[in-house]
Amino acid sequence: MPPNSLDPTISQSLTRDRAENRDVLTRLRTDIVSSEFAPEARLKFAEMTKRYDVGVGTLREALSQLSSEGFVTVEAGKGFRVAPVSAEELLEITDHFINFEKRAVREAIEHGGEDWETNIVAVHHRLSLIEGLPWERRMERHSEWVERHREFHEALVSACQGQWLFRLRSIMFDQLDRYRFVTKRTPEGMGGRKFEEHRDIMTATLARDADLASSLIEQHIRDTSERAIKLL
Amino acid sequence: MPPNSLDPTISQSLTRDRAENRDVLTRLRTDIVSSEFAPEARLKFAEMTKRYDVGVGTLREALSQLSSEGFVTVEAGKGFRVAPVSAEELLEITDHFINFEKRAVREAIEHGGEDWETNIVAVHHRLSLIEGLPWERRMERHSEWVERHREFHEALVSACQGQWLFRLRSIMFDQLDRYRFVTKRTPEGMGGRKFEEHRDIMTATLARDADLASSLIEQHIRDTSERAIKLL
DNA sequence: CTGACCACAACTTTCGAAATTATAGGTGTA
DNA sequence: TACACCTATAATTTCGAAAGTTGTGGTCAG
Repeated sequence: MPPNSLDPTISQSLTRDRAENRDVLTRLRTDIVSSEFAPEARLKFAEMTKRYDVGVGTLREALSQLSSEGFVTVEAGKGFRVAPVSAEELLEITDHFINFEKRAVREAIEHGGEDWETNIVAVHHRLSLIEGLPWERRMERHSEWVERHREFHEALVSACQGQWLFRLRSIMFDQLDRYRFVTKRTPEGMGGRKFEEHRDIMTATLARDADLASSLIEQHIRDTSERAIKLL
Repeated sequence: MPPNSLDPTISQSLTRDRAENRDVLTRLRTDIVSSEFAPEARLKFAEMTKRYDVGVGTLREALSQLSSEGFVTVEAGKGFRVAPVSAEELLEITDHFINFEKRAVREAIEHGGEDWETNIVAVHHRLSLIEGLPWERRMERHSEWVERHREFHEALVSACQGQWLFRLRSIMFDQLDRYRFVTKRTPEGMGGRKFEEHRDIMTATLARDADLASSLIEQHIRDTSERAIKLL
C-alpha cells in the first residue's frame, strides 16, 4: 500500500514516509546520530512513546539494543541516557575503524567477484549523484547522503570473509557517523574533496590495488575525523 | 528474603540461588554459552517464560540484547534462534581476541597503577584456588572456574585506556567462552598447563614486560582454541 | 538554622492479555 | 497425483495498565 504517488508533495512525502515507516530502533538511532537528542540527555518513556507512537515495551527493547551498540547508557532504576561524546573517544573510534576497514577492504579485494564489483559501481553512482550537487542542494538531502555514504563504504568491504570483521567494522562506522554529523554545516566537511576521494577509493579498489585503497581510505577517514575534532 | 541458611542442601542451594537471582539476560547467556541450548535451536517464548519465570516483554528484551552480542539470531516474524557455531568462526574470533588482548595488556602495563597490580594478584589467587584442585573437584566447580577465568583476564587489561578496546575485547572474550566450553570434559583442556600459564602471564605483566606478556597470552589463547577446534 | 525522616510525585520496570503474523494440514480442482 | 488455496493452530509481536523504585519537597525535632 504505497500511495505516495498520489500525494501532492511528492518529494517530501517520499523521504518522510520512508523515515516514518522504519522501525523505532532505526529512527531512534538516527535521531541520536543526528543530535536530535543531545549527549547525556535523559530519554523518558512518557515523551518517547508519544514521539514514536509505540508502547513502552517496544521502546524499551530498542533502547536496550542501542545500549549494547554504545549509543545510549543505562543505569538500573534510573532509565536511559544518550551516551556522552568526547574528542578522546572519537580518536579511538577512528583508529579502530581504520584498522578494521583496511583489513576488510584487503580481504574484499582478494575474494570479491563480479557482483561485488558491480554493486560498488552502482552504489558509488548513487552517492556521486548527491555529492555532485551544489552546496545548498546537498544540505537539503544530508540524511540521504549519510545513507548513501554508508552504503558505499559497506559495498567496498561487503566481500570480506570475516563475518566478525565486518560486524565490528560496522559498529565503529555507526559510531563515527555520530561524530561526522558535527561537520554537517561546514562547507569543507560536507563537500570539499569528498567527491574525488570516493572516486579514487573506488578506482583503486576495483583495480585490486589493496595498498593504495587502504592508504586512501585511511587518509579519507582521518581527515574527516580531524575536522570533526576541531568543531567539537 | 534469603532463607538459604535454613536449606539442608547448603552447598547446592548457595550456587543454585546465586544463579537463579541473576537477571534473565545473564542466565540466558550462561545457558547458551554452556550449550544448555544447542546451536540453531529455536528459543520459544512459551517455554522460556516458564523456565525463567518472567514475562514475554522482559524475555524479549534479553533476547534482542543477546542478538546484538552475537549469541542469538533473530528473523522478523520467525522468532529467535541460538547462533550457529563453526570452526571458521572460532578461528576468526580467536584472531580478533588475541589482537585486542595484546594491545590492551600493553596499554594496561603502561598505565596501570597499584590498584591494578593488587587486583591482578587477588583475582589470580582466587583462580589458582580452583586450578590447584585435583581433576574431579575442578569439574564440579567448572562454572565457577569460568567466572574466575574471566575475572583474571579482565583484571590484566582493566587499566587499558581505550574504552572501546576494552569493550570490543570483552565481546570477543564472551564469544570465546562459548567455544571454550567444548573442551570442558577433556583433562588436557580443563587442566594441563593452565595453572602455570596463568601464573607466568601474571608474573610477566606485573614485571611490566609487555612483549613477554603479549606472547604468553597469544600462546595461551591459541592453544586453547586449537584444542577446541579438534573437538568441534 | 540544620539535619533527618516521611510522604508524595514521577518515572521505570514488569506483566499478561489481545492483536497480528507465520505454519501446517486438509480439501477441492485440474 | 500434483498444485493451489483455505482454514485452524501456534507462534511472535505489541500494547496499556499495575507494581515497584527512585527522587523530591516539606515538616518536625534537635
